Amino acid sequence: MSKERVTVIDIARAAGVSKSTVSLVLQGSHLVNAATRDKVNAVIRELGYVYNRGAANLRQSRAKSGIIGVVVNDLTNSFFAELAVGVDDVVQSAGYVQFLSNTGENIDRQRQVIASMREHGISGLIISPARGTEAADLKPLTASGLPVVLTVRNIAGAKVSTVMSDNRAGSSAATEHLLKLGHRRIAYLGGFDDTAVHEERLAGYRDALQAAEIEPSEELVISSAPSRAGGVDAIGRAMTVAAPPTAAVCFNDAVAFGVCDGLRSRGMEPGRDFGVVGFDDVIEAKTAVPALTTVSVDPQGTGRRAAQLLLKQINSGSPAAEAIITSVRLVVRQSCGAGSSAYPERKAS
Amino acid sequence: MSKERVTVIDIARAAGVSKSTVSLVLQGSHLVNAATRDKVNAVIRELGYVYNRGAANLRQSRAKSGIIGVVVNDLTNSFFAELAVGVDDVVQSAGYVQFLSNTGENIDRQRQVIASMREHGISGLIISPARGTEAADLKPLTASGLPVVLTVRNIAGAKVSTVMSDNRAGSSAATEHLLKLGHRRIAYLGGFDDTAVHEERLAGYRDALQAAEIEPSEELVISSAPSRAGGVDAIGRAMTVAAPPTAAVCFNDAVAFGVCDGLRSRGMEPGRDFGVVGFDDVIEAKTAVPALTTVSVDPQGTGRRAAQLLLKQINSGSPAAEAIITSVRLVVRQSCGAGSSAYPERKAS
DNA sequence: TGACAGATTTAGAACGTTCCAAATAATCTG
DNA sequence: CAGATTATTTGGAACGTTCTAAATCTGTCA
Repeated sequence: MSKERVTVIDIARAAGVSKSTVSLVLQGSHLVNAATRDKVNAVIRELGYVYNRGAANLRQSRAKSGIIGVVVNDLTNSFFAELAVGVDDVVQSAGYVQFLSNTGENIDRQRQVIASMREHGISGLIISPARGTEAADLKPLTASGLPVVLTVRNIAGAKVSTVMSDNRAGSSAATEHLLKLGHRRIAYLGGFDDTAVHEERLAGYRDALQAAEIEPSEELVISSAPSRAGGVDAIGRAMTVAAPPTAAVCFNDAVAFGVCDGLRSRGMEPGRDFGVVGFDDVIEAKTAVPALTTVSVDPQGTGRRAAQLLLKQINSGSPAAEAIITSVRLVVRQSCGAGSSAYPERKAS
Repeated sequence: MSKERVTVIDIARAAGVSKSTVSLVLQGSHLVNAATRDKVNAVIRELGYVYNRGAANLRQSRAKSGIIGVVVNDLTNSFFAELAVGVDDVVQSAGYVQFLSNTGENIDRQRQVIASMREHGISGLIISPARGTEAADLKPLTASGLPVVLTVRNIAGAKVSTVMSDNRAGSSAATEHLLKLGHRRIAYLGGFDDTAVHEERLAGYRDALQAAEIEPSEELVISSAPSRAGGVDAIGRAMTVAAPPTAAVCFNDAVAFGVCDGLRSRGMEPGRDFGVVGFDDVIEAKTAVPALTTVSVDPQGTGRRAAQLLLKQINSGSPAAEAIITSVRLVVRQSCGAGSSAYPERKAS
């Protein structure tokens, strides 16, 4: 069933020209006569020729494989799926193809995946690193001249371009909003201690409290896994302190959903009895009940930004690392208690 | 910054051996003396050599690029993200790397993406085709001997291996369940008319009605986009007929969520005033309020199955197309009204 | 010690493309 | 129509690997 591979030489022979001419046609060169071009193209179609990019790359000094590698740490999180879609969008229209891999937070797998991508000669890499990735892991990549864009999670000391959202400002805005609603004991829940994102969001939270001249209480800052389960856990611990909080800024939406679950299981209704704010604005945030007040970061937009930056870097061969911070905005819905009028009345038609 | 590429010859020179020996080392051949192997490996690490798979593939007749192409029609739908994770899982542990692309239901983009993948010499392809894909589109692929596995959506007349879920049985079970709860006017909502999946699920719905000796009413079968918005639209139309339904079997979970939205906006609570059943069991189904009764198809499992089948095909060079139908099961939660006792009482602690 | 077997190593020809330099064909120019 | 351009076409040498066949080395045995 599997035929012999048909090569540029086969089609040259069939079309009665030289392989050089065929190559020229393949590259859409204007040097070749229209008539021969058409004939060659006809033969190409007829024989079902498929271009061997590997062979071509071999010859071209500035290897343009046309592949962009994308590495994400958790594809099951819709945030990253959306990010990938954003990247794919830009990358495809620029004529590249995307090579997406999921590390599932496994750093060994990440190493493996990146090695594999390099072997295949990717022209650039966009990465949302797995937990525990260090600057040293990226060093060999950039050293070899591979354009790299770091996104979502920053890595201390990495000398690469980054596209990050403004975590500090977002978290600060979320906290301010809760303050404005009258809350005074506001918790910060969820997130792993050792990640840069967590640090930044926590800093934003503290900024807002400080600005309101409220002494931040350490017992109201509770870290946990950045997942729904982590949220349940965090709110559980938060409610046991001497003076429990009346609202919480959460590390991300998953945690916020978990916090809502936890509140309900103790007989409290989020948005009515307790203010909850998330971060990310995943798709479900809008449609959950109560709809989640959250900081919107537009994952697709972030992906597109990252892709654009990478392409720019590829095309210019620019060695200068650029840092883009994408702005975020607070989307007020029901879980914080602000838009409450829209929610409880829904029962009767 | 970008250094000269270091090749097998460079490392041969540095290690004082021939390129052939280096090649042997690279392939982990036992023919090479342990001492030289170690020396070569040391030099490899030292010079930061990266293997050029393109060049290698050029030489190897049975081109083992080690890339598996995965094409999905909508990555923003978490079903497909999960599917990709399942594929990646199997594929990575088999030493392959995944090349994931999203077509966004755009058939031109799909053509483009597949062409690109072929140029890069993928060893196999797993595809959930975009709407409108025809058997003729897959013909050239299989004709060239490329192993292909079709999943999620079938294509009439395509002579390739498939991994599909048992749509008919699932839909039938969902319908039966609603009948058992006492519903007699059950609608079938959502899905595009011209897709095989829609046909199958609709057939299952009719099977169940027939078995219960209920004459299916055509006005209760309403197709729409297979999205949340489509669901809102479909339920809107369904409620305007002379004798409106009291429950609905939905094309997929997204539609089901839309139906819930639509019901609420007309003052009806899904699970209490109207039975809703979805299909797919996406992650949000479990945690939505009310939790969605749905047909579970295990997207990751499907992905793993598809990947296994593809690998089997690659390794055996087997020309025989195989059709796997994965079984599904109804997961009863609250939206159908069956498990209702758990839901409304939640208010008080 | 010379020949033989096994263990290692190696030169050089592929693989399918691009690119350079040079050849050939076609068209002008006066 | 010769010479000069310009438009097309073309050999053949790369590119970085693998593979085959053959070369070299190392002991061993008679």
